[in-house]
Amino acid sequence: MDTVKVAKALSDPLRWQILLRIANREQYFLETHKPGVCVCDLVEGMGLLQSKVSYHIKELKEAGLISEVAEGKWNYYSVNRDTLRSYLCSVQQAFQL
Amino acid sequence: MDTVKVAKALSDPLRWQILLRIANREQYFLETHKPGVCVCDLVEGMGLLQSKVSYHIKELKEAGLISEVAEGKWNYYSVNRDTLRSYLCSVQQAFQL
DNA sequence: CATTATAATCAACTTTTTTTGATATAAGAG
DNA sequence: CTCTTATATCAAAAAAAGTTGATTATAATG
Repeated sequence: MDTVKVAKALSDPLRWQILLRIANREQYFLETHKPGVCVCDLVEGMGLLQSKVSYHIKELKEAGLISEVAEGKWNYYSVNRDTLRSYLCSVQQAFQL
Repeated sequence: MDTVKVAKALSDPLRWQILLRIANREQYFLETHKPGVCVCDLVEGMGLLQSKVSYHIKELKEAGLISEVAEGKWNYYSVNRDTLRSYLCSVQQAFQL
């Protein structure tokens, strides 16, 4: 977990919204036996260009904030809460909070 | 406290280093009865251009991560730990951590 | 008052990030 | 096999962020 990299991933308003949406819909999708949220759900639900969503998903993935499960045509994403927790600890420790 | 703004302020490697240095030297300077860390200390101690330090200081200030006390020729900066704490809480709550 | 030191600001430039539309790939449906 | 759907990737353009050196403002010093 690279603290600055995670901060950068969280630092774009749209990416923050996408991550929030994955976190929130995740629960719903898990209940419906899907292993996460797919790109098409974000495209439809947020009214975004598909390439834009894919770009931000990639950034989130590279920061370790989401993980991917491929299933058929779909790629499903879910939030990596461990990375978020490590990030928070890292900030907390760096500044003795 | 704007969560995304704080994340952006933390997302530059140099700015992270500057903030860390303010946090660390702060204690030392408070002991010597100075109200924080000045730009010239960062310029000397980190070998950076003055305008560069001022630019990043401004970014940190605008995100609410540091506060400024002017005294004579000097501007002293110290870390705003409350902002950092609010930020951590905000992330924690947004993702139910 | 002239000089020096601190630090903000500015404009030009460079680099990085984000957006966009197009194309490519691969899976499933018919 | 062909068509559709999901999504990754690419290249070009646009926008944003960071760097640099110069200038400016203000305070202290001689």
